[in-house]
Amino acid sequence: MKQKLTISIQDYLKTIYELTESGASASTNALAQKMKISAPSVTGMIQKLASSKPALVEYQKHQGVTLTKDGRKAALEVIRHHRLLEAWLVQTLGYSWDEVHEEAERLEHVISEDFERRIADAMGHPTRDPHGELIPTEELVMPEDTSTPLSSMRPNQTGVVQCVKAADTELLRYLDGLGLVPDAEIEVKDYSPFDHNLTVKVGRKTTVLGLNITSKIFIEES
Amino acid sequence: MKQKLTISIQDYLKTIYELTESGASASTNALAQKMKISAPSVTGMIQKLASSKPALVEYQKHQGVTLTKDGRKAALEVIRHHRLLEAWLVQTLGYSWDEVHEEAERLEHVISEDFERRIADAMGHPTRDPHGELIPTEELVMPEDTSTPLSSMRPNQTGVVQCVKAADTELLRYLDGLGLVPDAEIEVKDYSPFDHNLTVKVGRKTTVLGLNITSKIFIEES
DNA sequence: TATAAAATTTAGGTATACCTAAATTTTATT
DNA sequence: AATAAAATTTAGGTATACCTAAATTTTATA
Repeated sequence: MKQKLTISIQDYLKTIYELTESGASASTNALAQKMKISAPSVTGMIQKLASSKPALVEYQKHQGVTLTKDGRKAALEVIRHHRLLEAWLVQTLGYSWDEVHEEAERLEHVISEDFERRIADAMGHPTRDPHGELIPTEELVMPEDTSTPLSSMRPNQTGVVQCVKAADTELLRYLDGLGLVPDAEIEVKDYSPFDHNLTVKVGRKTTVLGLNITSKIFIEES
Repeated sequence: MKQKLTISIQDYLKTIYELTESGASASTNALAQKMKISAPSVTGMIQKLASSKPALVEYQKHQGVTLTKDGRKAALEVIRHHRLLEAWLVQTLGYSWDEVHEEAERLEHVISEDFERRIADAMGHPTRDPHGELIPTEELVMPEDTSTPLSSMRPNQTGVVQCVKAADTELLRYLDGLGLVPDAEIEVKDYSPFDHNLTVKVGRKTTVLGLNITSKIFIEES
């Protein structure tokens, strides 16, 4: 049957998009964990999404899911809403980057296309949200990302923070305190191969960062 | 059991509030009609709302419902959200008064108290929405309404439009064209007792309005 | 390569919020 | 006051989206 894009379905598609960005298919368990839902619930939903017409996901038993073209468009629509909303909450209502996620998470499912257009116009069609994440275009195309994770950089390499992929309030506040925000210039000073710690100079300050953090920060190398 | 205020429940409470403003209790049928839901569905829900702890409505079989103190607070919260959102969509995103209703109808259920506070602050705590409807205070008190329906006015009486109680896009556009918007000065010129038509002067223009319209326009008499 | 562990699916069940058809109660009319 | 009409409720059913327990399949390891 033709699928109505319920809030729940929108959340699945968005999460599948995020889990499959790397190229691999999204496993039932990974989805269950990320969405805080039981694995059987996920199986049920992906079966439904796979057999809807048009199908929103590609699914083979025990092999995980990927998005179909239709599913990807729907996912990008939700992601565009989310990121535009985050930008707009920061720009017009004084939210800080660690406060916007939850609010956008609820609003993304209920705003109209008209609303989307109006806030995009009002902001001059931004390309990135407050965390530096790329905003899918109006035509639902995700711009190409040329950044590399900080975790893969080594001493003497330099660059500019492009994006911080995190939703956790505490972490974002911590990074904000360090000046590790989009547009910050950084230089890798040292690398510890056993624990993967990086010593990074941000502005005048120098900090040691673990993999848990460096894997979430993306850099435009220079 | 303690009630989670689902979107559906919020809609019931809001509608019951509106239907009981006049003092009378809200009938099952009136609720069903206004909410575009079957009467049995309404019966089921009001039974649930009446037996929740704390009860949100007062209900006696076949006698209709009224809100309890708790129910009224919850209703006013939703109404405050709705009206603040309408004001804010008009003020910051250039919506016109006939476009805001639907959007606010969906957003009202998902914004946080923080969001509510931020938009109220940003607008300087408005007391009325774009239709002139009173906005419940932060403490969830509905300000007193001193206006009278245009339908009850008679020739030679004058006043200022305070509020237009309508959601219908077509009607609102029509009234906008006539200049029948909040703050417009009006004077009743003629009254036709059989069809209840009123001849009303708005600014320079004079129009004949039927009861269907005059009962929805509220005037501060002068 | 057998087998244990992990991942996934199936089976069966819950709560929410709707529905239609039928029964009941209230109200209005003769 | 009887009865017809209208309003309301009860009974029984649907779809969505979740759940736990058990069965199955895949994968990893000895």
